[in-house]
Amino acid sequence: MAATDQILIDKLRERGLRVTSQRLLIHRALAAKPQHVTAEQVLTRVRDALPGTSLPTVYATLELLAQLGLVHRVATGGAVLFDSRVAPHSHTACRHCGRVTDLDSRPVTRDALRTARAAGFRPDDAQLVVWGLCPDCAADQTGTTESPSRTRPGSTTSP
Amino acid sequence: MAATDQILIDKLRERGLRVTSQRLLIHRALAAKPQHVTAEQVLTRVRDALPGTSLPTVYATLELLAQLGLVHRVATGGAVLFDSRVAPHSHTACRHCGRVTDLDSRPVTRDALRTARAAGFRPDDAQLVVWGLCPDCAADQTGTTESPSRTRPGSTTSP
DNA sequence: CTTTTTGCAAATGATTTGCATTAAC
DNA sequence: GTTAATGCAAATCATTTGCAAAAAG
Repeated sequence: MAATDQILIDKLRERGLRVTSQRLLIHRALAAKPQHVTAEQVLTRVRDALPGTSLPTVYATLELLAQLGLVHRVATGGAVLFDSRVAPHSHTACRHCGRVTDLDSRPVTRDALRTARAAGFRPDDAQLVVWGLCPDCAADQTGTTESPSRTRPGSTTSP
Repeated sequence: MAATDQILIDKLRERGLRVTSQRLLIHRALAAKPQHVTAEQVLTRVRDALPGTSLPTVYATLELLAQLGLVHRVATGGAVLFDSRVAPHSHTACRHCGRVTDLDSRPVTRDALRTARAAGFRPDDAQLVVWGLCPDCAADQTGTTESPSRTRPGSTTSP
């Protein structure tokens, strides 16, 4: 894991910030694989390795990682999701099960950034969220009249 | 105001729902002009005309209007913003002052919807949020080292 | 009159804050 | 040794829920 650790360590030292085990573990929990996780989910993962870690620390660290440009926030309406994929990209969000998935449409966000810049805006990120029914829930919905068994965010990723 | 009222009235009657003054006023507060407002801001406006209106009613009604397709939710991380412009479109959000502004980039969301559909997703809305500094705050930032006097959402609109 | 909608109070969920203790440097 | 980071408890903010009273059809 030293590979991704080093990036964080360098950025922390650059700014005179301290390298702590919480910061390393929280960063690892996200950097491991592309995913969309809530602060609560990050806490669960980190606690395996470092019991006693607290939610305020997770929030503070995610905020720090965001400032360092190592994670992005994805606002979908409920809890904020944190994404280790930092290049501007898009997501789908299912109204039924809540699942958030990556969607590749790079030129899309690229155009939006250009348009914003033309309007005098100084953009640093662009997030496109497409709302609707994911393939699974769209299939279920055929004929059935079930009540929306709304699930919390989860985290799947597909390019 | 009968013009926009009628649209709501028809939709309510179609579904056997009741036409109440709260529903009319909340709808008017949004339909008047394109804007991005929080539930709290809607309440403030509605209370001028109908004191005693409550926040739970505002939330319930905004949810209803969203289901009727008369408003859209815009998730920017903090309080959800409600937008009477229902055609898929984009927004800029300022990291400094929090201001949310319309941004026209129709082909952008159109492409995203197509891409999502191709992936088996059944989309009903697409929201693109471009984050960064608005023209005003970008100008202020030149040289000055002020603390981010973070303001709550506001509501400006520019095509 | 019947049923939906409202308002109120209280609950919930996400995130932040204050402060004493602990760990980096 | 200093100072920044952490953990805990409590506060805050946005939103939802339960239930009795008011209003629409």
